[in-house]
Amino acid sequence: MRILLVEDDDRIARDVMTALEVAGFVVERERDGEAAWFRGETEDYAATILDLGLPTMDGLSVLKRWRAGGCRVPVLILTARDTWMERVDGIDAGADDYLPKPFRMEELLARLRAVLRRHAGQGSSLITIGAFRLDTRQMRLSRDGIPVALTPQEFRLVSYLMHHAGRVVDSGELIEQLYSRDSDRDANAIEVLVGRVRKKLGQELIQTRRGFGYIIEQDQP
Amino acid sequence: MRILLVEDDDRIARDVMTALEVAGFVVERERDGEAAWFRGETEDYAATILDLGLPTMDGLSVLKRWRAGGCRVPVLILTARDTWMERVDGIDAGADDYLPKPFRMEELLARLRAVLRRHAGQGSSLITIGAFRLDTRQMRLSRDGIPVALTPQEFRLVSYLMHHAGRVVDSGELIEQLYSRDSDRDANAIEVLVGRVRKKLGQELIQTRRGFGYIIEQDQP
DNA sequence: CAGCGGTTGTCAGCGAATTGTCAGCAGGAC
DNA sequence: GTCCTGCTGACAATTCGCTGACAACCGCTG
Repeated sequence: MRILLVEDDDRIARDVMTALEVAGFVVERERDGEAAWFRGETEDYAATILDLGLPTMDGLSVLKRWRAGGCRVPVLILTARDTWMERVDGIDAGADDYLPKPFRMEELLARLRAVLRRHAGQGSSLITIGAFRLDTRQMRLSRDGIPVALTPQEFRLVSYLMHHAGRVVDSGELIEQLYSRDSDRDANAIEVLVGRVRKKLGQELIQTRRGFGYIIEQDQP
Repeated sequence: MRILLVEDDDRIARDVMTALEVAGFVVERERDGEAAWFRGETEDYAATILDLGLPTMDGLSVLKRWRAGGCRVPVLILTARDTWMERVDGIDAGADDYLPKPFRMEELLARLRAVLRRHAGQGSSLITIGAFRLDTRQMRLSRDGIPVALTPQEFRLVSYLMHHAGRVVDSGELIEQLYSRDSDRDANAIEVLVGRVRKKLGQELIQTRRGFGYIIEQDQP
């Protein structure tokens, strides 16, 4: 789960990042509004934690701009100014939750999880491609109705490729999705992962586009 | 089962909380409408018991706002003013049931259970999975018709997993549901609990999805 | 109040599963 | 042929979940 944290205060940012990482999230951080907007627009995060008071562009403007541009990422707003008006503004602008500073780290985590859960509850949990069916509710992949045992990382790989079936995904993108941005995983880690998955699911499902990346084709033989 | 109680009268609140806790629910309480709205919006409760006369925001407004925001949590309304109009207003605003004060605690419990049942889509207070049958009214789990002795916490765990059968539930969610928000339980507490339940019910019922969480599958072998 | 049985969270340690790294290899591309 | 990309088996470090022991706590009983 990759989370975007937008917070200009270094100290708060550090604390939050630590807590999130301990909780198993992959966190990336931006300091100012403009950069945050760009990141959110161009990258794919499971959720965003957004401070309102930011340099270069106000948090609410960032949020409104994302929504205007069709970006549906769940947003958890942080703010020092805890007023009723702001709360309403935030929700109106399309925030999913709102947390006044100061806050306890556990509360942030709880709310973040709640936001993620609610958001996950909306998407369809079944994707079928060929003989394979991915059920993200059950966290299970089955082939001809028979469950296949995948490790968490393998499951994430297949899940991502199936969610983007019909499109070539390069290893850089996979590394971004499966690992934190600043972790220096080798592209070989992906190759190994793909190899392991193929050993379990057969050579056909994940195809290599030499020089470009991997693809799961929409319509299987 | 986590319940949100919104009630400004300390005495009533205390009585209700005691009764609910004895009945095996985890209860969290808010005193005023604004806080209640926010809690309901951001957290995940099995049901809400909502008093109408509240400080800062009227109960009906809280409810309407929840519904407007897409929050579907079952709501049981409490009110001192038992008028036909109010009843209609409550149901119109999206309440699931309506209980005039003063009420007997057993009636509150019965209605709460009814609301939970209806929301779960079950016609009765029984959930059957494989050889196991959960009776939330009797707070009893039986296997092949023979009651199994579970401790309160074990029962809550099984109950939650059975109510969400077919979905992987991670330990964070379980901790949220089994303990009140302000306790900081380790994930290991859940592992231990699962271990104890398995010792009583066998290894098959609760399955581990390594790296993701636990699941009770809808259709047992 | 002391003692008791039952409940429940914490802790430490174990064993297995997971996963990244590395080195060597295979086979296209040119 | 040579180079480059991707595949694979082996290996080791790490993580993860499970378990037994323990202690705190609670309600009950004498």
